Order: sequence, then C-alpha cells, then structure tokens
Amino acid sequence: MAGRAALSRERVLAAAVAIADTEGLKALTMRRLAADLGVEAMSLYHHLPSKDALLDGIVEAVIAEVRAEVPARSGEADWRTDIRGRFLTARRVMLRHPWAPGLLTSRKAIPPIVYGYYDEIVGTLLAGGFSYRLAHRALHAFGSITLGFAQEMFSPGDTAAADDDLTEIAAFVPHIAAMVESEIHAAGDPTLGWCDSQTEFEFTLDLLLNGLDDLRVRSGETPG
Amino acid sequence: MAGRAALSRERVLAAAVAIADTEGLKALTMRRLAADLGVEAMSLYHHLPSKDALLDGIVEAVIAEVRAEVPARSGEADWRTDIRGRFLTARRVMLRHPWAPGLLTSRKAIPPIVYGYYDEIVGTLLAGGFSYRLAHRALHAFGSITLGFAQEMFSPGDTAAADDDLTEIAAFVPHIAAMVESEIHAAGDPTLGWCDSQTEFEFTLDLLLNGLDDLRVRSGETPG
DNA sequence: AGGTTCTCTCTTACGTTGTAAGGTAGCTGC
DNA sequence: GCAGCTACCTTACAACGTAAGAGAGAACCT
Repeated sequence: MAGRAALSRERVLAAAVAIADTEGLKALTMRRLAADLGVEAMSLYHHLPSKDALLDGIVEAVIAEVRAEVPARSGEADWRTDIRGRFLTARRVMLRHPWAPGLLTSRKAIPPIVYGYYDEIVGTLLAGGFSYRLAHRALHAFGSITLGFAQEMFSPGDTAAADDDLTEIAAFVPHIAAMVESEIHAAGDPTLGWCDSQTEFEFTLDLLLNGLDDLRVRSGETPG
Repeated sequence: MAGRAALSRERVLAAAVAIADTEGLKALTMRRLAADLGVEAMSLYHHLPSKDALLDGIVEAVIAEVRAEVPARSGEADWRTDIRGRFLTARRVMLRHPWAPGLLTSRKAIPPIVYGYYDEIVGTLLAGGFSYRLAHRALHAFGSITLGFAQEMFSPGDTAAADDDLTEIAAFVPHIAAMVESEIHAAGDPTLGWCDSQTEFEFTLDLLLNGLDDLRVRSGETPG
C-alpha cells in the first residue's frame, strides 16, 4: 500500500523531507527511505547519485519552499517591508523543517537556488537606495537571518567559491554580479579576494553594538 | 613511536582536535584516533563512554580555549570594549578550528562551560547599564557572534532546556539566573516559557534594519 | 610473599550504514 | 520478434560505532 506509483526524484525528495520532519535527520537512511516508498534501497540510486545528493536535494527543496512563499510583489512596498517580510517568511518555513538550518550550513557547496534568492535581496536593497558597498555589508550582517535563522552561510575563513564560475552564472544573479564587480574594483587588490571576512565580522558586530547602545541609553532616559 | 605515554581523556581529546584541525571532522573516527595514539579503538572507551562524548569533549575543549584567551580584566574597560574584545577573541579561536562552529550547533545539549561563558557576558552587560530585558535581547541578537561566528545556538522552536535544572546551576550562573527570574516575572504567564523566540527574532531583525537604514541615509547625505 | 582485585588494553564479533556490481523484468522501436 | 533501454532487485563489501569478554600488569590487603 506504500508506493505503487513510479519513483521519481521529486517523490523521493518529498518522502525524504517527510521522514526528516517527523523523525529527524538521523532516521533518514537510504534503506528506510526506500522502505517508505515501497522499494529497495538500491532503486533510489536510479534517481539520485548518492546520499549526499539526496541531502543537497532536500535542502534545495526547502529553499524552493521559501522562495515560493515569499509574496511576489517586489517594488510595490519599500525595501524594509519587503526584506522584513521575506525573512519572516523564511523563518516560518524553517520552523516547519527544524533540521534544515543545521543541514544547510553543513553542506559544503551552497545550493544554486540560494544564489537566486540572494540576488533578489540585493536587488531590493539596491532599489531601496543602498550602495553596493552597503548592500554587501548588509548581506553579511543579515547572515542567515535571510533564511530564517541566525547563522552564517559561509564558515569562517572560507574565501567564497566565486572564481571563474562568476561570469558563467552572472546572468542568473545580475545584482550580485554587479556588486562583486564594484567591490573588487574598490578593493584594489584583486588577489586578496573581494571579501574581507574579518572586516565584515567587525561591521556586523559594531552594527549590533551601536543599536544596543542606543536602546540602553534610551531606556536609561525614561526609566520604568 | 606514536604514543607510549599513558592514555588519558585529555590526551585523547587533544589528538581528536588535532585530527579535526588537519583533516576535518569526517576523518575523526574511533579507529583512526586510536591509531594516532598508538592504541586500538576499544581502548578509547575506557576514557570516554561514546563517540558522542568525544565530540562533546572536543567542543568543550574549544570553548575552554576561548575562555582562556579572553583577557581577564573585567570591569576595567567599559562594557563595549569588553564585549567586543571577547567576541573577537572567540572568532580568533574558531578560525583555528573551522569545524567547531558546525559541530557546536549540531550538539543536542549546550556544553556546560558555555553557560559560564554566557554568564560573564550578561554580567558585563548588566554592569554596563543594561536592564535584564535588554541584556536578554542582546544575547539573542548576538547569537553565536558570542562564540566567534554568526549562528544561533538554539535551533528555532526549541524552548530552552532550563527547567528544574535551573536552581541547581544557578550558583554557577548568577547573572543569568537573575535575568531569567526577572523575565519570567515580567512575562506573567509562566507556562508559556520565559522566552518568545519569535519576538527575539524580530527584535534582532529590526535592530539590523534600523542600523542599516541609518547608514543608508547617512551615506546618501554625503555622496562619494 | 601470595592472592585478590582493579585498571587498562586487546581481540573478536555484530548490526548498521552507504554503495559497487550485476542480474532481471517489462516496455519501446526497428 | 528481437535488441536495447529503463527501472527495479539481489548480493556483497568495507567502514563505522561499540558490546562482550579475555588477558596483562599494578596495587593493595593479609
């Protein structure tokens, strides 16, 4: 009674997400997944090359879920409302898939869909009056709040995977491509990479400290 | 020639950290670790009950490293300098152990040492003029910047592990205990838990948005 | 000193994992 | 009607964490 319909990548991924949702990531094994689909473990390999690919697939599915639920009225509201709604949507989706944040950050490569998602964010910021520089910093400051949880997408010390691929994918992420271009030019030294993570870390840190200090002083002025 | 000296929990943990540092977490298996120590795999189990305990142990070791390197002159400088230095120290340590952030967030229980570390932070904030409320929010806003990387310690939706243990550990974390006490009282409804993660999420989000908006406006005023 | 016990290490073995290799049924196209 | 492709299954293997227990050596008690 389990699964008589033909297998497919989508059906496999959906079943995998269901297992992870209800019993946790640890319960997601190839044999278990196959059993849920009324099939033997090795049959899955005709639709996915490896378990890693399966994990990449379910991460991808979750990100797609986020993108699908972000209200599609860009440019109508101001940047702030837009960004805020987007991140809250992302959070709502992640609450449905508590395993996703941890899995997402443990993946070695960033799923391609994420690039598109980020590009929309950068586009919104630019349209809202951000410079490339500030948009870049904002992206770092947001960290994984962009995806509904507070977590850095890139482990500390990794120098982005954007090398020659960049021109190749530029068409899909026009805003990011322009931003990187601008930042590389501003940095002067192209061999150093366009992104000084220490500087970004301190920027985010000071952003938080400034905001908190304001609130601290304000609350001191009007006690109660 | 590898290891003739007697095994011990410390020696095992040190070797484990070394493997993770040089070859990554995936290379850290019980057999491999034992081999590095000139010993058979099962011998490790007389010093650690399980591999999970090993992982907990190396996480603990890294946090201890952070705490050891934080300059010990509390109260001398203002809160801001203190906090800033602390977080930058944490980041420096994490850069030496790139596997640590991911492992730390994947542990189900927060290592006890972390509580002490957080308590120092809360103490610094309180001494610097923060209310309990604001200190609480600040802790959430900082997220895992407190540990040198931008990542939430608690997965979304988990309602903290602080129940009856709280009075037990209160002696070790006086500031946190006081803060929780104050927040529970302020919340009114004790069954709801003292910590509304949605509110905290939005607070952090708005803190970032406010700060970025300020910078955006300011940069608009003085173009160039 | 001799025996007992405790501590540490090793040997062996089991269940579970991901997956390589190859077999087989049924549909498709000449 | 038969070749070939696709999608499934069977079998098997190496690597993993670790349970069970044997053996060696030190420590302690009488």
